[in-house]
Amino acid sequence: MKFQCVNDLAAYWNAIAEVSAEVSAEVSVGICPENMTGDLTLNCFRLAKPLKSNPMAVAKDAAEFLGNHADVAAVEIVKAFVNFTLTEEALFRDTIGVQQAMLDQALIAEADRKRILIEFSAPNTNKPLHLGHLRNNSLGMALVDISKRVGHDVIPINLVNDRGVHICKSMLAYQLFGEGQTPESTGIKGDHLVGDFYIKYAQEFKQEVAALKEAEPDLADKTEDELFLQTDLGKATQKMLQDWEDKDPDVRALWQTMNGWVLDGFKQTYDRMGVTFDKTYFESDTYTLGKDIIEKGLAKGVFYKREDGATEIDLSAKKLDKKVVLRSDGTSVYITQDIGTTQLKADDFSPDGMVWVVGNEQIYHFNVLFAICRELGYEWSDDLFHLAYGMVNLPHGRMKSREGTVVDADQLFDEMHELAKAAILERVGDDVPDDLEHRAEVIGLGAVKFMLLKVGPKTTMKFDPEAAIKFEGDTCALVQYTYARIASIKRKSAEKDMTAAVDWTLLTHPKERVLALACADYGNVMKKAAADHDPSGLCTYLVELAKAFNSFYRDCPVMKDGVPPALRRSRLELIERVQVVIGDGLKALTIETLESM
RNA sequence: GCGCCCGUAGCUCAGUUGGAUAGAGCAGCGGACUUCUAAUCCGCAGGCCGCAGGUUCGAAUCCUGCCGGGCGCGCCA
Repeated sequence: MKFQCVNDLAAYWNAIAEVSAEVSAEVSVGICPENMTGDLTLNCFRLAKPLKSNPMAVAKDAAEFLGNHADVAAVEIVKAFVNFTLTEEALFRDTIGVQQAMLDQALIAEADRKRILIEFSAPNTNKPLHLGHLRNNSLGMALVDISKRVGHDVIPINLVNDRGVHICKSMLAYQLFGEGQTPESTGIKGDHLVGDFYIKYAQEFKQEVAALKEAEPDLADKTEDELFLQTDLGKATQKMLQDWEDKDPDVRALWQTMNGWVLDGFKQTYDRMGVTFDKTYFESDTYTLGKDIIEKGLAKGVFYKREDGATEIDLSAKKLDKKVVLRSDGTSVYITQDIGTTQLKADDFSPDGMVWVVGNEQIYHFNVLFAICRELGYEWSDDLFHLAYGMVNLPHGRMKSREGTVVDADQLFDEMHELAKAAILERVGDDVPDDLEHRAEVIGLGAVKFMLLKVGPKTTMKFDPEAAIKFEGDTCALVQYTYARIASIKRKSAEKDMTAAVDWTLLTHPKERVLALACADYGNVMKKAAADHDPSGLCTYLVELAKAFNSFYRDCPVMKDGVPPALRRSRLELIERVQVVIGDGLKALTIETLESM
């Protein structure tokens, strides 16, 4: 928010010699709370220290200055808050007067713009995407677009987990029970087909473990993991993994085929959500990376060899304990790979910073990774960020694949699409729109994304399907609906004489002021979302802006008959700003808008 | 046992670089569609902000302790 009178106040203070530091009055200015009189409020408690004065004296000083300012219509001091009302002219000029200036408030200073690599999604190629992945993807994409919006150069990347025991499990089940099925022969989407065999594997394995425990009662207390290599299935899986690493042609061929199916399936889901990456890495290409870095670090003394031959780092000084980075047989562990891929990404893109969108169960892992990068002395090691998001639970608790309570991504999208379609049809009567399917898709998809984004990323959230199907309340539909409502008014303006000039002094209704002030706050909200790696504030903001508009809509006619031409023209200008902000905000959340709903 | 996260209205969640009388949606109750789209709006009701101390002009927010919940603490990924 840039208000002339506030700038002048800051300049006035900065001209006084006694101030301890540059006073940015801007940071202490906010929109006045609803129950107080005024447009803006200045918190003088905060300003007291830099001005080397006491809050009340600052408030008095500020009130006097603002009271004499041409832009200010009224001033009131409450405690050490200075609440002031702007003239119509100044208020609308400084908030929404110039559309581009309003939107540019979201840009950060050139000097602060960076090249940021954002890694998200990172799926396993053994089963289809579920609700948890959707939170990841929605957050990742929103973060990418929000970061771009404020001016960063952003590179979205994916790291596909396409090798390992879990991949071999679905491959083995396919080998045993697949009977040559393909996505084409069954009509089943590739990732789902492979996922079905992963489930099949789990069922077979469970049976085998049960049989084993039956035969040998002293194994009763053992876990499935512990018994893995005692089962035929487990042994076969282990062998397949070994064959894969030895590049056995048959195993590799099957792996290629099945991974291809899964990746085709993922692509469809990604396309539908609007997920794109500048670069996709495959773990099968990168999993051997990192060992040379460890060797070098060993020479530098960052790591040390234990008596048993394993290579380790001691991070206990950083409360992260000790961590093995190479096994005693010299092979890599998970963290080794991640060190290697991090280096690879840095080499490929030379970013200033990197972000990982990964669940909060890996907080420790990333703390260790970042600490190691720091120890190794990488110049980019100060700007690494793990966006650790919380789990998505269902009303009855956690999603559990073995209990079949996993919410499938594709299925959820289909359901939301159908529900949105039904909601549209219910409203339009016989007048079915040509773009019905498109509308249903935009509304359904937006609802899912918005629901996942409006909660703070760290929050372990509950996803209630019952609430999701209602396009009411604090939802994406409200925001999209508001956008469409404004579009409707704009269409109506075609029938009217709109030649009158915009005159802000005609906008005297309190709800018009609220709207303009809300628009002025947009830039701050966007910048905060980017800085905090948190889109939820933007969601909340858009809902509030939409509500402010709908409240205005009830009280202030725009294109209705009887509205004077100049007022009509000025109000149109105002609501166009609101629409632009909503559209821009939703776009940063990777959500589309509709001209009609 | 150690580490991290969380505890706010019946439910789901905002609000936490300390600021004014703690907010929204859902659910409940009552209103508003011959008038720019009622996916909306207006109103009512609903709170020892887990508990107890502390820091200060001021604490949901910061500190300490406790209680309750979640997640981590592999030569798995």
